[in-house]
Amino acid sequence: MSKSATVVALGKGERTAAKIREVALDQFSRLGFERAAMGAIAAAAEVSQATLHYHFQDKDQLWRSAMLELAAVISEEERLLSAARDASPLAQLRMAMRLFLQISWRHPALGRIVALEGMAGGERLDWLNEHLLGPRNRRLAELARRAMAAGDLKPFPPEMLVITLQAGAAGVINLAPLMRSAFGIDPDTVEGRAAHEDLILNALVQGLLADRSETTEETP
Amino acid sequence: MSKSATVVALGKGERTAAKIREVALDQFSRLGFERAAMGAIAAAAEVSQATLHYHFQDKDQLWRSAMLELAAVISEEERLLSAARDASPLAQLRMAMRLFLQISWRHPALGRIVALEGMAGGERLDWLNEHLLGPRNRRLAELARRAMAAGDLKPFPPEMLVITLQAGAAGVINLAPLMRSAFGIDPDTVEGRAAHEDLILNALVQGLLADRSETTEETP
DNA sequence: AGTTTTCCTGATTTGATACTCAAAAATCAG
DNA sequence: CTGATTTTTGAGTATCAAATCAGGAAAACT
Repeated sequence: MSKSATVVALGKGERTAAKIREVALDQFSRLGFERAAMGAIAAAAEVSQATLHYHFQDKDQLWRSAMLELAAVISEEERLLSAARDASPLAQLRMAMRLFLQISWRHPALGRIVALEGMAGGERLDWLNEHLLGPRNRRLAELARRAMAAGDLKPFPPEMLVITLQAGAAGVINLAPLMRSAFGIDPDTVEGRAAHEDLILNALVQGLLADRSETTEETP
Repeated sequence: MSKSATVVALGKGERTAAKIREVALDQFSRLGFERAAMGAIAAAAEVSQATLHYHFQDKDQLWRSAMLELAAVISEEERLLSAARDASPLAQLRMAMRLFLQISWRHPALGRIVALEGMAGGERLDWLNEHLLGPRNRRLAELARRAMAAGDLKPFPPEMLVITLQAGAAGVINLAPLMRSAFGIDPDTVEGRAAHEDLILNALVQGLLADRSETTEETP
C-alpha cells in the first residue's frame, strides 16, 4: 500500500499505464485503429514496445482500455443533464448540445473515434455502443421525441435528428485538418471555438434563416 | 485505334482497370486507405494482385486514380449549379445542399473518404483538396458569404457554415453502421432517404424550431 | 497466317507490425 | 540493506501486406 496524505500516489506501473492510455487515445483517434502503430505509441509514451504488452495484453485491449477513459467524460455529461431533469425536453436538448460542444473541444478524440468506428462498423463499434455510446444516444433520441410531442420540434425521425446534430456539431472539430488544407483556417482558437458554438446553437437549433421581418440594423 | 460505330469500345486493359478502380473506391471508402488491402481488392475485382501493379504503379496511385472517378461526380454538380448562376445565393446554396444529398446517397464513398482523410490530414488530403474538393468548398463558402451579405443568412464564418452543413448532411449517410448498431435502424431505405432529405433541408436550412405562432393542429 | 504488343499471373522479395520471452533493472517491504 | 516483486527491455519470431519480375497467355495488327 502506498498513499500520500493528500493525493493517491500511483505505483510506477499504473503511472506508465496511464501515460500509455493517454498517448494511445490520441493516436487511435487521429489515425484510426490500424494506422496507429504499437511502435509509435510506445515511442510517444517513451517506453519500449514490450512494455505496452506487459500492461495490456494486446492492441485490442489497449484500445478498449483507452476508450474507457472517455466513459468518465460522458458520465460527467450524464450527471449534469440528469440534474436538470425537470427542464423542458427542448431545453435539455439544447443543454446537451452545449455540453457536447464543450466536451468535444476538450476531448476531440471522442468525436473522431465515433466517426471512424461509426463509419466502419464491426466489433469495436458494437463495443462502443454497448459501453459508452448507446445509452447516451437513446437518451437523446428520447428527448427529441418528447420535444416533438410537446410541439417544440418539427416531427422528424428522432434518431436521424440526433445523429445529424452530433455530426454537424462535430464536423468543424473533426475536420480541422480539412479546414486548414482547404481554407487555411485553424478553427481551434479561442475565437474559432466561440464562433463555432454560436453557429451550432443558433444555426442548427434555431435555424439558419435570418428573420426577415426585422431587417436593416441590429447587432445581436 | 479501335472504336465501334456507336460506343467507344474499351480495350481489355482499360476495362479491367475500370473494374479495379470501382472495387478499390468501394473498399477505400469503407475501410480507409490502410485497412483496404491490395489482395482483397484484387480478389474482389477477380484478378491477381500483380495485375493491380501492372495498371497502377502502387497503392497510392490506385487510390488517386479511384478518386478521380469521383471528380466526374462533382463536376456534374458544378454544371448544374452554374446553370442556375442567376438565382439568389441562398437559393443556390439550397440547391447545392439538395444536390449534395442526392450525390451522397448515390456515391456514399465520397463522403466517407472526405471524412476519413479530412480527419487524418496529410498528403492525401492535400491532394484531394487540390484536385477535387478545394474549389467546390471555396465556391460554396463564397455563396454563403454572398447570402449573408444579402441578409438572407445570419453572419457566421462562412467556411464553418459550409463544413457544418456538409458534415451534418453526410452524418446519417456515413454513420449508417452506427445507426444500425445503436438504434437498429437502417437509414438507407426509400423512406429513410426521403426523411433524411426532408430533415436536412428543413432542419438545417430552415431551422429546427417549429413556428409556435401557428400551433395546435396542422400536418405539413 | 505470323508477329508484335498488350495484358496477366505465380513465385518471390522486401518491409513493416503485432506479439513473445528470457533476462536485466527498478521498486518496494521488512 | 536484502530479498522478493514488479516493471521494463532488447532481441527475436511469426505473420501479413506491398511491391517486383520473368515468363506466358491473350489481343491487336499486318
